[in-house]
Amino acid sequence: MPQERFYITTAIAYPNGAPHIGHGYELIATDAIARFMRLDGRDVFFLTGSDEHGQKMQQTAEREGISARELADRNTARFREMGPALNSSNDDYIRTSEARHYQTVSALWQRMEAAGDIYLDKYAGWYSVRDEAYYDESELTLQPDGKRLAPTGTPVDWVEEESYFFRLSKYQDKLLELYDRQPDFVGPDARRNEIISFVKGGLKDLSISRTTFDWGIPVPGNPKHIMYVWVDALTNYVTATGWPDANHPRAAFWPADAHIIGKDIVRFHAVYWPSFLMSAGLPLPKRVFCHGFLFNKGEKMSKSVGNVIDPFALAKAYGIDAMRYFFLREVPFGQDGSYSPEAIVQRMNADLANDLGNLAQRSLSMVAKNLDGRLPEPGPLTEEDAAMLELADALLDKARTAMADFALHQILAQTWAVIAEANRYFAGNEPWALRKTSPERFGTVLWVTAEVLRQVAIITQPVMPDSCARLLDLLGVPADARSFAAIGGKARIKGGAILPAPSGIFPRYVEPEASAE
RNA sequence: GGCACCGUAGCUCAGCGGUAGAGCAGGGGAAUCAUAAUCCCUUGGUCGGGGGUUCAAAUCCCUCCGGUGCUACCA
Repeated sequence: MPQERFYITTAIAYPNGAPHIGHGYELIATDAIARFMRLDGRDVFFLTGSDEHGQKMQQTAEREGISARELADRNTARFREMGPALNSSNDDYIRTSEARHYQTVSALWQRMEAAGDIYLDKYAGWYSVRDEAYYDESELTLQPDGKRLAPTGTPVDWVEEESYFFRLSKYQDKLLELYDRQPDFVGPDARRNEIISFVKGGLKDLSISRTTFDWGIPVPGNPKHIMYVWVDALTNYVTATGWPDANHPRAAFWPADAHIIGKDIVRFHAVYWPSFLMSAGLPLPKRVFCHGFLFNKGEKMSKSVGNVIDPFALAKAYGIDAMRYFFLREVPFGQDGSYSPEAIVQRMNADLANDLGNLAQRSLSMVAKNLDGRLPEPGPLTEEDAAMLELADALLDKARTAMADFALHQILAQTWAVIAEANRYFAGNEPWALRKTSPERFGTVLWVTAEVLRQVAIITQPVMPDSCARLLDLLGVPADARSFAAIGGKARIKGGAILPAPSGIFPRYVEPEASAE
């Protein structure tokens, strides 16, 4: 049976500055989904990258006295580094400034043009360079000095230029049909409803080229124009599969299974993108799923307030896995979330160090100290043992169900419910007493605990790859027995194996100041 | 202005017609294998206000207040 393919993407970042925690969060979440699917047997292609063209990049570069490409190279390097810094397993990193992208975008444009969906006209209006957007007169506020400001507070200029347009209006009904036929095309539901009501409100044709700057992909046949942001940026998802080269090694990955994006760009992904693809005669991605925004102690992060969180610093301060766990456990995926140092320490200590780490440590050190490191073979299982194992076995199906909605937080909540039960099981059986009174029960309780830990560690790998790998090492689980095929009750941890000496995996976090002296 | 969504224990949230729930935080106890980690018990809410439907409403309807999102408009 051929392996089922799974293609997932993050949005590509605009590298007009340094990456912030929002970029990191999107990458972590998408990575966890990608890893989950790999462990569940899919042939996964996970893509992230950067969107490097546009007037803003060009202007920033001019201000700094470098070329746009130099600026893109410099800033993209920083975004790229975020991958290893957060332990992202992306299979490719695409840059819209790459030659492969020029080829794909040009081909897509020509297809849309051949379909009769692109025409040349004139665009006139108030334009904000900083927002890269036109605004209606009515949206602007007039300043005392006669200048006009966009709703975002950025200055606008009156611009008239020749522009190519895409016949978005033509796709209104087809889009509504799509949302209807494929209810999970846009998620979560709140976003879907917004999109439907937006499309029902009527669609205007879309300006898709510019002549006022040249840092971008030229329009085929009319290089005076360069393509405007969305045709260029969105197409990256197709570029990475090599289209239009049908023989490209990744050709079979299109259409993508999921685009994971921020809620601010849902319209472009759920309205424009499927329209472009329908026009070009390409299959549509299966799902577009929006995550929420992260707030710093409930406050919006912004450069001017100075409360922007640096993902690199966070990973360094708390550890990559703890940081990944925190965001994926604390924030219901799809909703906004809040970050605070107190909250992350609370999660680290309560969930990781106390609940999971301590359970592993107390059980494995019993094996080490009393059994010469040999994991016991279980004796006959009591009802209680069986019930404990059943809870762990049920985890995989629950996780798959939750993953159907990308409900990463639920997977973790369910997993930690099993860990809580395992702590009750362990405390209730008092293996430290059984050690003297009933060696066989002692061994069985330790074996059951180890088996639960094994399943928990396997299923938590997508969120905390390194820590779980270390836990599986301590449990003596071979590297080729760590996929989801090995859990859910189909296999058990092997008794009799000699385990390595246990060591703490999830350290308790103590504030550096407090431990300084 | 229109259309959604939300307002439940100190905090984060679940429940969405049938005697108020979870996790964390707070309080008390047990245990001592373990990262002072665990386990048990427990304090705590007139479910935003008011009105209605119903034998019965956190749950349905109306209205008001507060918050959020999307969208439109400024004559």
